[in-house]
Amino acid sequence: MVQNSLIKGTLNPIILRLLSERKRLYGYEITQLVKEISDGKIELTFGALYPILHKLEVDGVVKTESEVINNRNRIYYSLTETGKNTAKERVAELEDFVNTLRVLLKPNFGLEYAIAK
Amino acid sequence: MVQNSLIKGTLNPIILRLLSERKRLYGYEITQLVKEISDGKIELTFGALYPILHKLEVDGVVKTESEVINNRNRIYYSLTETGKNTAKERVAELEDFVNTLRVLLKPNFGLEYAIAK
DNA sequence: TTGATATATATAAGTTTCTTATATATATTT
DNA sequence: AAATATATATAAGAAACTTATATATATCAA
Repeated sequence: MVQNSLIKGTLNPIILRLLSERKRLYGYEITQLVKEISDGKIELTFGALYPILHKLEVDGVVKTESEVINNRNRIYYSLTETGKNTAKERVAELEDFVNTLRVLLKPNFGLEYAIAK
Repeated sequence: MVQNSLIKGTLNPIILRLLSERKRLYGYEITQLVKEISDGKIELTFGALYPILHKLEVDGVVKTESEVINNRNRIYYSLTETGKNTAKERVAELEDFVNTLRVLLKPNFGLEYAIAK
């Protein structure tokens, strides 16, 4: 499992990334998808997930459809039109962040020129 | 600037990464180094930095040397022997996390085989 | 038929981790 | 004289999670 503290701040853009690649997803499905894609390394808890989804809905980023499947209620989330742009922005920020981290992790930070050790 | 919320949880391992590459660093120097390496994208504030450094010292991960330079006090931080192992572990976790994020950002999450869209 | 596991959503209390504001002090540049 | 750079530090507050708890149905194993 990924050190929990590292996840902070990345769950929101991760969820938007998932919704960008799929037409619609329901909450439980999102937790399973994150687990599967991350090879079990990222465990997205419900306590984190649902508040994020609810806020995204309030902010008009996602919209919901409720369906009863196997006698259980299932709430599908999908990006709104404006939400698609929001998702693009947040995902781009995450990509930028990942690239910055990669530089920080390079031997000597990729600064091959003269910087005193 | 990187979306602030993304930084959460990564500052600690980033500082340990810097200290792994340098013999010793002082606080102000760390903020400048992070700014330089990240091309201005990560702004490490003092309010975040010093509490982290103090905790690392209390935990025996870093040790300090105080020197007066240009009439100003300067506190150098360096990894202790056990701190070097701690740093290796935290940096490895961060590398692992970055790799996981990269998979999540891949088109279709790198899952080219059959997963219903 | 009982218990465990999987499916499914939800909220509240608590913790961690950072931001913002504030304080102090010297050196250098304009 | 004022602004900027250097240098460390703490406190209040906000953001973003974790952990605990609640509710309910379906399936599988003993």
